Amino acid sequence: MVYADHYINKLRKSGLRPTKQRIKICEVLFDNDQTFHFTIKELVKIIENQAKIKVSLATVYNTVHAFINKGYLKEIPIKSSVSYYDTNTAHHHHFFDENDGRLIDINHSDVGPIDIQTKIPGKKIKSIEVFVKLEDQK
Amino acid sequence: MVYADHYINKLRKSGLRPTKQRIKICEVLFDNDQTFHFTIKELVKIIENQAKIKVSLATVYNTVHAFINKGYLKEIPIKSSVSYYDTNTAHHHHFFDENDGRLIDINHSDVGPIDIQTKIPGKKIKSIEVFVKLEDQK
DNA sequence: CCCTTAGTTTATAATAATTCTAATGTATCT
DNA sequence: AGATACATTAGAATTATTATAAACTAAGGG
Ligand SMILES: [Mn+2]
Ligand SMILES: [Mn+2]
Ligand SMILES: [Zn+2]
Ligand SMILES: [Zn+2]
Repeated sequence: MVYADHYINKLRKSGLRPTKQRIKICEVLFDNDQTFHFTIKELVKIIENQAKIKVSLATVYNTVHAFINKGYLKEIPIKSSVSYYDTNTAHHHHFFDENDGRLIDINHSDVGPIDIQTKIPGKKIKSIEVFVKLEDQK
Repeated sequence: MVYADHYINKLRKSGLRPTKQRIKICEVLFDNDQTFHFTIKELVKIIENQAKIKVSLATVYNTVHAFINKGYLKEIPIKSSVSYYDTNTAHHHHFFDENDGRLIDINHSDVGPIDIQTKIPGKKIKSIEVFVKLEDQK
């Protein structure tokens, strides 16, 4: 549990004004033991449940985008119909359980070095992400 | 270059009636030396350019979905705003050049074995895909 | 403090990809 | 040829996301 002051400072340092909407979204996103993955729809629901204040849908979108730009969230393109976001911004990988559409983190350290033997002229590797699809064990 | 008869047989064997729309889409998708990636919008454009016949947008969507179900196409979730499809259905990986939004195949054999040290109880690995983001070399 | 201003929130409209509907058309089987 | 299940189509509906523009507010200077 972190006090709102912490988020106020964090927002100010990022050049974002600490509005009550943003502070509440920070609490919802970052006041957790665990990082997690979410869609905008899910985030709106969490805010509705936890918060006394109302936050408009537009502000939820705006804030998520602002936080992505600042590096506080990552977008995970796993389904093309809806955007998934991740509060874990460390370099890591994912299981994806297609049965229930759930993403599960794989620590970077739990994946061996990845050896890519193809080169693209004029380009260099910016990041490597592994997606592991799961199915029920027979 | 393959004759239409080939696709007629392929469609029939799949339980899909060989309509002139589906045959034309087969030609556009599979009559190539190289596999490729495409969006629905791009596919519609290719069809418009190559084909004498008109194919409705609904049929393009229907056919792409039918072909995915039959395993003749794969969906590549790389952007959440639009679906990318792949005529390469072999197990392989991808570079993604964020500058121009282009996908480039990486042969399965060009990626070393991937060692995942995390286990999820009751689940087993169905597939492993690697996405490598590219940036311009300094 | 009070103003000013730039940044923010918000309701609502607009956009765009995709899916649905239901009428018309056609491949296939008898 | 006739019956029928499957397929195509135009257009409407849906849904996630973005844009708009008016009202609101945090921040900084006086
Ligand atoms: Mn993640
Ligand atoms: Mn591919
Ligand atoms: Zn994650
Ligand atoms: Zn590919």
